[in-house]
Amino acid sequence: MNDTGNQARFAQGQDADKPLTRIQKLNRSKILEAALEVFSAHGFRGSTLDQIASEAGLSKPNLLYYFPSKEAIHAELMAGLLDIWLAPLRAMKPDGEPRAEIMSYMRRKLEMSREMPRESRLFANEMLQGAPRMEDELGHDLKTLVDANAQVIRGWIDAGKLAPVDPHHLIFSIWALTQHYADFEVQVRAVLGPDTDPFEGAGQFLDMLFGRLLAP
Amino acid sequence: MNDTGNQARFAQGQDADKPLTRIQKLNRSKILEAALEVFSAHGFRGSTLDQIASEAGLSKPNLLYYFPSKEAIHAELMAGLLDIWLAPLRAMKPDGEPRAEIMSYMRRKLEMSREMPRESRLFANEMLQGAPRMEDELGHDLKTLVDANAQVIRGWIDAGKLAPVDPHHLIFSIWALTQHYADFEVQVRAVLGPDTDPFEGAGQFLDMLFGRLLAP
DNA sequence: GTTCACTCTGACCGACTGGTCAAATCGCTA
DNA sequence: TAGCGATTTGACCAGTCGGTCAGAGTGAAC
Repeated sequence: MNDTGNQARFAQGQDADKPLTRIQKLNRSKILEAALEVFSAHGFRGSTLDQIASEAGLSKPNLLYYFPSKEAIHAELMAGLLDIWLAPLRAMKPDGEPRAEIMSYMRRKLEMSREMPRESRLFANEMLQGAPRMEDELGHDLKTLVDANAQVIRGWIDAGKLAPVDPHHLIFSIWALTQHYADFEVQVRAVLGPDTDPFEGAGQFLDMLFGRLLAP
Repeated sequence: MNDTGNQARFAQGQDADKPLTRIQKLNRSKILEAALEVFSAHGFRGSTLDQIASEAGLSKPNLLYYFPSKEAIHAELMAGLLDIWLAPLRAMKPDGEPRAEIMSYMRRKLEMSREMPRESRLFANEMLQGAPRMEDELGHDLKTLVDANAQVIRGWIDAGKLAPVDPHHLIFSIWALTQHYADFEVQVRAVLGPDTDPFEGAGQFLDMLFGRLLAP
């Protein structure tokens, strides 16, 4: 709001525009990596700048040299997250083979739960709290994208290439089933025991589940 | 540890044993209700005693007259939660009709997501953080109960009354699909729009999904 | 209506948290 | 290698948080 004032000087080198220095790139990415680790494990309010700073190997004032506030770090993390998260959905091709498209969407999503459990939990944390920091993107970007894909799926069903299932709930079911293995990992591991790889069994089970569900 | 000392006097009337007074019963339940509301929405660290006190219509010191600490309130809430949460699983009858038993377990679980979304989110919050406050119950009570039911399901499959699916992942899928509608309610509503009841469509969709999955 | 345990509260405390700042240090370039 | 902006830090601050405490208020049994 004001910048005539006193503290408006959290320089990031990018006062004017873009040219990030080597050190800036390095430290910003260190901070975001550390923030992902901490935020995903403890939620926004449950995380402290000291934790993030320590995880990143920097001092707290140094964090605040690169980001103006705790909120800003979290926001930057969130900004990219929804895109990453929805990328597999964007990759679904309307002119592909319907069952294959949906199956491979599901598999990509499961793979993301395996490879990026922290991102999954960060996202889940935000949803659980009612998504106070991404309402806009949710109501617009997300809905638009999902509706578009739901239309495509509906087309497939009308053409008789897919069992008649509600497209929205089909998409929800893919989200729920794949993200569960990242978000509730402790629970899954507690049940399966420490020597079982949850994702192995999950892959086979979900193949069978969606195979049977989608048969026309 | 010590009780000779100074502060060992957070009387609750139940110093000796049981007899809770009328006021105690009332206020303890007010506090637990308020704590459920607040903890489920903001997580443990994200919630403050002031929020809970205000929600309960009591003063903060008065909260601490009934419970020795914030932790204790949360613990009391958690204590009952796992039992409530697993009750439907306990209700599954080994000598019932296999598909009907599983379908009605699923429906009961979905009903719980509809009727007790706060409990669901409280549970989800705890899982996301790695369940630091209920590791014991998870590793023992939960595993035992789930394994028992998995055995029953395996028996049904061996008897040819059920499609051959991994029992553990079948149970996980029921958890994931039903709890998703409570835990990610904002997301679901953002996609479906404000005028649609998510649980209506969910009920139909899940009936079809598990119907197709379990056909022998 | 006195009594005594139960209930409640305002004032307070030490620890922690997000954030600031002046000054020190670093590292690139001319 | 001198200079100057980029980077880093110790000390500090105001607000919040969980929790304590001495004492005031309350209600039911006698």
